[in-house]
Amino acid sequence: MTEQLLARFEREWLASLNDKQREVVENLQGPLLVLAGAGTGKTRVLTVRLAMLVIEKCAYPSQILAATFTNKAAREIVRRVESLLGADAHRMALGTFHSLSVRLLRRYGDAIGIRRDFTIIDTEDQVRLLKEILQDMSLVAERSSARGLVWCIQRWKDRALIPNSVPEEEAQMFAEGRAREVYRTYQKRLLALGACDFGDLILQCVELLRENNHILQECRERYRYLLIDEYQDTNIAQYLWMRLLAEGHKNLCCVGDDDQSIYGWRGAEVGNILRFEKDFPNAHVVRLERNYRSRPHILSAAAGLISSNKQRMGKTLWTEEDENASGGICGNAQELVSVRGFYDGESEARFIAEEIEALRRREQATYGEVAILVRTIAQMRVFEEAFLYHDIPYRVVGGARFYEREEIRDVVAYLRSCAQSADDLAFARIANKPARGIGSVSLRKLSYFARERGMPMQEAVDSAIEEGIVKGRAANALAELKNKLEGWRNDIERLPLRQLAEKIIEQSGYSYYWENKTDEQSRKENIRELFSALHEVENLENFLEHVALVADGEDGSEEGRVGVMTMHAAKGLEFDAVFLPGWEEGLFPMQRSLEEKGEKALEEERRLAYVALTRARKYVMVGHAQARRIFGQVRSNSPSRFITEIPKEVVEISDEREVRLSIKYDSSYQHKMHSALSHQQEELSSGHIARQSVQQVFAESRTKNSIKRKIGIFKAGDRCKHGQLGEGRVVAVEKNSLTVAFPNKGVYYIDPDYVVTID
DNA sequence: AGTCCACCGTTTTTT
DNA sequence: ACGGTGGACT
Repeated sequence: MTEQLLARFEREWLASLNDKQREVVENLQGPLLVLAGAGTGKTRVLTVRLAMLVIEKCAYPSQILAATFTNKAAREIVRRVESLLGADAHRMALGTFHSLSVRLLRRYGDAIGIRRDFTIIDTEDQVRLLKEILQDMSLVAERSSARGLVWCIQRWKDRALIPNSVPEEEAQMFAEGRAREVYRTYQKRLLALGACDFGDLILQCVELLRENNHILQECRERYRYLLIDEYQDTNIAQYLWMRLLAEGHKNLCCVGDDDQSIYGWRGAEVGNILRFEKDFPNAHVVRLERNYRSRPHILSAAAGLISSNKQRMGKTLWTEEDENASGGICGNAQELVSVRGFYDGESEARFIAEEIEALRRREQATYGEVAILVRTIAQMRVFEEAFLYHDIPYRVVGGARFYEREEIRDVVAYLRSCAQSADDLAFARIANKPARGIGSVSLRKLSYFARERGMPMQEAVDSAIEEGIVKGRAANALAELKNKLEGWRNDIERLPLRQLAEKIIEQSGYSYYWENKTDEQSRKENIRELFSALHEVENLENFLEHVALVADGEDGSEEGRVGVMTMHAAKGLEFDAVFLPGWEEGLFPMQRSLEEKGEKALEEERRLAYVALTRARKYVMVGHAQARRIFGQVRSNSPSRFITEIPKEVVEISDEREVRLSIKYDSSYQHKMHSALSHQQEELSSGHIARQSVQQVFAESRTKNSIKRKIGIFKAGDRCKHGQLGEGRVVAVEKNSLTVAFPNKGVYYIDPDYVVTID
């Protein structure tokens, strides 16, 4: 650490922090809880703190541990620490809870019977495994009950409950009262398979640290300063994980915002924030309340809304007048949140598309600074269609994942079968893919036999054949496959990863499998993409870990496009202009969550609304549609109660419909709106339909149908346009989909709804 | 072993 | 409305 750097540190980084922020950076010893409201510069403070620990020589970088929830957040922090400290950033233990846990388990896991080369299974594998178990126990083994149990076991693991500690009444509620038994069997099978699910990564770490004092001591010695990001999202298991490591030195800094807790449904415990001060009694608490992101009207809207929540620690965001107002979009002149009503989801999407263009024209807004935040993924489709029609470039954040595609999972399963012979799940997946005469019956026989012997299927092949469990063609095919797998396994050390993978795909006949199917260009393309990713990884183990833990493939290449994403996916992001469609009772707040958990869920939905509003710097529009197609049926909804919870002083109401334009925004807005809507509903049903709405409905069904019908007029060689991918050429036409080649972007398998012909 | 049809569910989603 | 899926059927 040079004098120069130190001086620069003082001058630039510290000077740029406000008093509260500096308090975070200067209280390096002991427990510290930072309540950081939206847009209060959390990440910056947090990275400066990490740098400070090194500069003040509290610890070597390698003695600092920082846990985040997403890879994206981890990457961002590494990037920013790197800009402060350089290469030292990479010596810190900085990653997601899960990746840090994998590290610990690989190193110490054998103390609790977890093999060093354990594989990480995803939900699909979990479901398969549970179906098998349910079947063995003669319970209803359909997909939905298996999925229900996956969910249930995950929630138990979130609460750090091992089979024996699941409360009896909960165990009674599932699997005909035998849920505990199912869970226990499931864990046994995972152990035998040498596998962990996501919940295990945390839970097993907790068990490991609880039961092995020397390991615990070693870890505490090793990680002297801990930092936890998005603390409000931690579940109980993660809390215990963190507390185990922090007890002793107590150098623990947690950063979170109770108002942004939106993951309760997957086990997050806001209560962990209150628990912190109880478990670490002398904890220093800092509140960051000065907002550097949003204009005052947006802050007021968000603050007013969230004040309806009863369960809060209470923070008030504030901003200096005009502080967050410089440059770019000025929104409407009055600086108000615009609330608009529409006939239906389609006209809402159309309006937003036009409004985006207007913002561009009027305010020189760029596409990349605009986002559409929706409650459910289903709402995104209508925007894709509207943007396609209006030629607006967009990107869907968090859509179908690369590693979840069939062909990718297959190739990965081949690699898993090689890397770890005990991985029956992977073996079962590839055993008859391509078809080599190993039918489901033979495979099941082998599976039972292997389990009786307590050995992995691969290893059981020989004796199963000797004992005549499997015979004939299936036996030969199994023996051959097993030999091939052994051969490839010997190559793991010898060949570069990519060559190994190519060899496997070639010799197994898998590449021929897709070759053989016509019009599966994109499959092969995806496999090629996977192979190129293999270049960047050191070894097979790391690669498999990457596949399991890092779901997203995309990075920065998608800039300059309107973002379309769920409100959940938007957390941590910010945009100049944010459109929030679909604020209707039933959809947002969502009916189902209210039914399940009542008031608690309503408050979580409200926090989601708060998160959504606070993503915006300068402009927010909230939309609600009178009618919306949900599950194929047109449903009529009233405006969301959240709309009425936004202080009326910062709202500008307008309605795109010819309905009661005289409605003024006041406390009875919702009531009036509702009666206006039901009045129109009557008109609709009695045949006196407003002219405009009829035209709209027909116009829309026409465009929809014409797009639908287009599958018939596409033919190979046609030029076409896609909303995200731009112009391309049709390679092949199938029943319901097109294969389209986009120059420099690859070959994609595409739903014709998202493509229009050009010329 | 592959194809067809009826049925089901369809919030949010990271790891 | 729609796609995925599981079971029955060919």
